[in-house]
Amino acid sequence: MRVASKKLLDDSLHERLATSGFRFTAQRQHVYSVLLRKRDHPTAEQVFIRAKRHMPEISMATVYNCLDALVECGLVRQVTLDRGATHFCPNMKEHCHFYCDVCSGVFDIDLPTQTTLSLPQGFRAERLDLAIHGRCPACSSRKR
Amino acid sequence: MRVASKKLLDDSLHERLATSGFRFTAQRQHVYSVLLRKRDHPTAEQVFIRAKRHMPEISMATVYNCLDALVECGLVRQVTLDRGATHFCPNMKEHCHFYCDVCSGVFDIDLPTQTTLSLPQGFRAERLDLAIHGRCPACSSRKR
DNA sequence: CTAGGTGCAAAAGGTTTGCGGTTAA
DNA sequence: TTAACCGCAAACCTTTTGCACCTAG
Repeated sequence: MRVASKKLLDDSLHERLATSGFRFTAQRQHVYSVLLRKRDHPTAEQVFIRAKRHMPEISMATVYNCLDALVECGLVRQVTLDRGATHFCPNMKEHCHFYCDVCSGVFDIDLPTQTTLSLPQGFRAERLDLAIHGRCPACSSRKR
Repeated sequence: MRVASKKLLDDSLHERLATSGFRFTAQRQHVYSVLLRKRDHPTAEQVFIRAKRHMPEISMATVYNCLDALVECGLVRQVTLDRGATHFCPNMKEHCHFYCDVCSGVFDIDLPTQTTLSLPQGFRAERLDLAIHGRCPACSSRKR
């Protein structure tokens, strides 16, 4: 990544955080960059491990704090698929997640749905989470 | 509930369990009846508390075992909406869940979606989970 | 008869909290 | 300057596991 584009990203991150009343910190910048680098729906612990490579002193509590701030200001989606750990996804395009019941892999799926859902009176929807459970290509081809 | 209809329910539960290779036990019967009695998406702990009223010696491990068996044999849906505890829902009609970000309430919503989603090659979908996050009627009318 | 289920208690896994020191705005 | 944030460690909550006993099939 070139310096100029990195600076732009940081400026935009700074602004997003500020808009939601958060401070711009090195930890939040780094956690966000970790998410952008490898978009594989890591758990908080996986983010922690990756973040520590370039920021060895970062703590788990801070990772949660950063992830929560990023979710709050609309840069990251929180994805809860089963009883296990929460996953985090920096892809904010409208899409859904495929969860493989066999290998627990998570995949982004572009959804073709026209989501014109009509909610009963009084409900105010803020976002949709469509999760598809099943078997991913690799696990489909393996014997069951 | 009349005895005849209860017997029918038990027979059907017995058959469903057997089909998936599970035994019919008093605990599974009771846990299922607890879920059917009050369809409010209880967590495992809430099921545990309710189940203990008529079966004081039941354990948490057994509640999880029973819930898992019921999920496995297609009588109960597992609903993971946030970082908190998993919810359980005995409504197997196609529907989605509304999760109130304010009060954490869970509501069944009849979904009008025609879900003709086209998955990429190789993915085999087994079920869909559509969760809508937002504010429920009560929390919408309260001030933010 | 015996594989599978139960209750108990302890362990594991994931997330949150309290606190003293640090820093962005 | 100071409210927000950080790192650390302990606490907390949810779920799983190991084991001795029991029971449905």
